[in-house]
Amino acid sequence: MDYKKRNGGPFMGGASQAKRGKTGGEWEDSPSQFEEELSMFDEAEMEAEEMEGQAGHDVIPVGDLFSADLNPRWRRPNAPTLDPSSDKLVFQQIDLDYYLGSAVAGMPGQLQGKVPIIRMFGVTDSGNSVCCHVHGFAPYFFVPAPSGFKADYLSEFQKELNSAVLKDMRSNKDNISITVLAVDITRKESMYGYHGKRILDFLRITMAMPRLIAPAKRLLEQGLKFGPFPLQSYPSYEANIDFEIRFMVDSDVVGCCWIELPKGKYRVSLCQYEVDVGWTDLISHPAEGDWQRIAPLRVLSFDIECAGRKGIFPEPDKDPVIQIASMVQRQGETEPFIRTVFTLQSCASIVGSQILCFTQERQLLQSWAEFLRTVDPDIITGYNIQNFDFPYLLNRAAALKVNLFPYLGRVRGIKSVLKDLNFQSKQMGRRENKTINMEGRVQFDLLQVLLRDYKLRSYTLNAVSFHFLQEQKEDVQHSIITDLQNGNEQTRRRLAVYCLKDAYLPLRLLQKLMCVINYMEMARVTGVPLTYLLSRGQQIKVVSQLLRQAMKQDLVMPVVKTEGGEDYTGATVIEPEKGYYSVPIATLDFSSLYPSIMMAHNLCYTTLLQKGSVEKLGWTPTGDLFVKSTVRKGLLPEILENLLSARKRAKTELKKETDPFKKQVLDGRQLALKISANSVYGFTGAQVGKLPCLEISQSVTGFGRQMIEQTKQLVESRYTISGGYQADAKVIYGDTDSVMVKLGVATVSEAMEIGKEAAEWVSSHFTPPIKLEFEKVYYPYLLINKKRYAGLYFSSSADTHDKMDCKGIETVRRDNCPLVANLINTCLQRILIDRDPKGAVNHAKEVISDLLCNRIDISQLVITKELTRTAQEYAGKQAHVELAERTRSMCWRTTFPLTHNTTWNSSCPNPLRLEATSNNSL
DNA sequence: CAGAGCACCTAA
DNA sequence: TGAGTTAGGTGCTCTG
Repeated sequence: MDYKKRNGGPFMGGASQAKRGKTGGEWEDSPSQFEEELSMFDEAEMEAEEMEGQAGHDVIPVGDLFSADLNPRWRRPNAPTLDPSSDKLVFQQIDLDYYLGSAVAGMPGQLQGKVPIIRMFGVTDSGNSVCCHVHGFAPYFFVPAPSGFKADYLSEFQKELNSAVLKDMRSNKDNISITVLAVDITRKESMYGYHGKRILDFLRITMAMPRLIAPAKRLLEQGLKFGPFPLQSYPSYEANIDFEIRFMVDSDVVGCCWIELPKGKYRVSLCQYEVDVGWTDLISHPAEGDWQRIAPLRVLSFDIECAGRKGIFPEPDKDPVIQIASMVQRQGETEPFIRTVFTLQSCASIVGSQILCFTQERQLLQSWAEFLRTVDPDIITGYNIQNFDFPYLLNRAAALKVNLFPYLGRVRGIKSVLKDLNFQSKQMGRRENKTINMEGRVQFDLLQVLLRDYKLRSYTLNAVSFHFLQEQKEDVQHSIITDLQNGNEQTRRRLAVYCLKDAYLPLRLLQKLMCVINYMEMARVTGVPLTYLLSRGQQIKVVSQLLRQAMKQDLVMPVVKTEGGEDYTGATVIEPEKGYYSVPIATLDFSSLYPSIMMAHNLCYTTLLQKGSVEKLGWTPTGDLFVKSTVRKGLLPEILENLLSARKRAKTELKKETDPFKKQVLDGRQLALKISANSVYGFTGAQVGKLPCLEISQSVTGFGRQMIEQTKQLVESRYTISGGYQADAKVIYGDTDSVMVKLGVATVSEAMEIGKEAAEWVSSHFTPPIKLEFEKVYYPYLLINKKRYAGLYFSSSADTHDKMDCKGIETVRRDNCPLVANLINTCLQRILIDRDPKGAVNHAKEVISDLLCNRIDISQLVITKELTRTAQEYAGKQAHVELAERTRSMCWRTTFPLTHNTTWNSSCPNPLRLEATSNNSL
């Protein structure tokens, strides 16, 4: 009856949901906090600068919108004239692609037909945009030369392959006459397997354009006959490398690095630095020292509103776009310098932002596109722009035949087209995405970033803003948007404030989470373009590093056909001694376990001895053989050493650095380095991947299993009563790279002391850089099961705990309703902090009785898919009963160990569970 | 009603 | 045509 009582709020958020009044959908209009914030921008700017002729908060009649006088901030700063014969051009490259074009006279490379041209987009220190066309770089791959091959046969080979490729083409739209540009002999060695540094002759086959690589590779695999050689199949090497990556690796360019074009080596062709350069002339600066800086990139965030029909999700062929809000900020600054709303119909002014009103939707769309091209952002952000705003705008513009709309990139004449893309991985499952090409601009959809990098309970902009910024959206229900639009200029103003905030929040989040900095650092560390980090998986990052390392030793990467096979054995989880521990439990961890194993044992493609090899130079637990680093040091260990030592450097620099901005960059870097090191192992084990090598991955886990076992033995053998210690140490649990040890001491500080000593002593039994570290003490500690435990975490001080640490329990899982998570969290606090298990039980009983007596709002229960589905199947009261029952059983189950915490073990039956599940009469 | 199989999510 | 790994707890459904 009275279950409407709302005693909740957002999970973990407590009652602070609606601090800002404005609860209902009332239309009363006191200025919101956000409006005050907006007006502050205005005041600050009025003080800082003369009125530039921009009427900050006026409603501007559409007319001379794009004149420099009216909107001086929209355009980029004027670009100083450049004299290629005496000036160099330096810019930070932020995006990179290629296109097929005609050769430019004076530039290296093929002269006739279409040639591939790399295009780098970037920004100079003074904020001028650069489009740099790099000429003369052609795609290539390798095949081993057949035995007895001599230079005399090169032209014969080239001719045969060329005609085979031509014959293979179904149509020849581009009228290609030469497909194979060149064939050369080079001395190379396959990186797969150690074969006594057997450097062989390889044919380096250069093709006219990237898309000819795949057919050439296929034809060579199928078999080619040339000269005196019999028909035979040629395995290919590096024929599956993206052209952009190929270029970057070969010219030592990494994502987001600074590029210098020396004087006399480039030519200017168009406005704001559109230049041509030969590929060997550009200088790429490693991201060190001064070259770590970031150019003043323009970041545009936007949001659109549509007038949908009642209860129907807006459809672009029917429902109009009524508002578009945009905010533009320079990377590194704290406030947006452009704040604009384009509205359909009139709209009352908003202090601190510019309102542009249109009577025709077509004109609104057209003008916004023009606005975007004028502002010329390097990065475009927003919330779900990739799958909603951009597709909607493009489809709407198509429906209204606004033909000049879909040109949103930085290259004149290239139409932005919507495409469906299916992205699938074990990690993320199947994900349907849309893509829009926008040459030279990086689309940084904040929703996509959050889905990739953060595990959250809810990904709505409101929930995310609350979680990270303790701030929320302006309060406007979706259902009233159309009514607001059909009202008057005041109601449309309210909508505009809402829309502006939705454009502003992504910008704030981007800043708070340091997305741009962190992603740039990742691009620099791994060497891939920024856009790859959002559109591609983990593998390409390792490939990029592997190729760079391999090139130094003339090693080439084979193309392997990918087929899934048997899984291999992973890590050991030590059988837990379940229970409640009211004594300190020391935790020892191997730091970077898998990377350090690969380094210590020189595990790599290049050091693997193929089965049947006679030499036995060092065994792995799985019976695979790898040569010692004294024979040949592996590429993967080299990559890992570079990553981890760079991380150490970044961390020491971080400690010294005082400038907060540089600190952020360094922190982003050390994080990127850590993640990169950890993904190398996964790459070798990815059976459907670019270069899987299960010998490496299973040896890594094999060593890991041996090590955790040995660690347990060592600790338990040394810390004994007979060895002079207070008690016999016991490893009560361990997972993959850690052991939890009950040392039998009474205080945290004793546990810390012995823990540190034990870690050091155990480390001495392993090959460097393998290292066991003392990490923390849990006191008290509740061990529920494998991968499920909780405890008070001591590491910085022996007197006070840093936090309550929960692993695998309902409190950290997203497939439980908040009620359960909150309940368990409170119970754990009672047990661990108050040391009052009875209090925990009482609390649980209270909550459950509230639940059974319908005293709890049903909406709190509906969170998991299963529960949602059930709620849909049952109606009204019945749904409540069903949900209550399910939640109740979860509560009983998870609270049970808490009630019997000191004596309970897994062999005991669970009387409460029996009671809970058998008692179905509510 | 046990248990296999599956979905989901987490630990490392 | 692109996708990091295995171990493992828990709840639900289906089946003999």
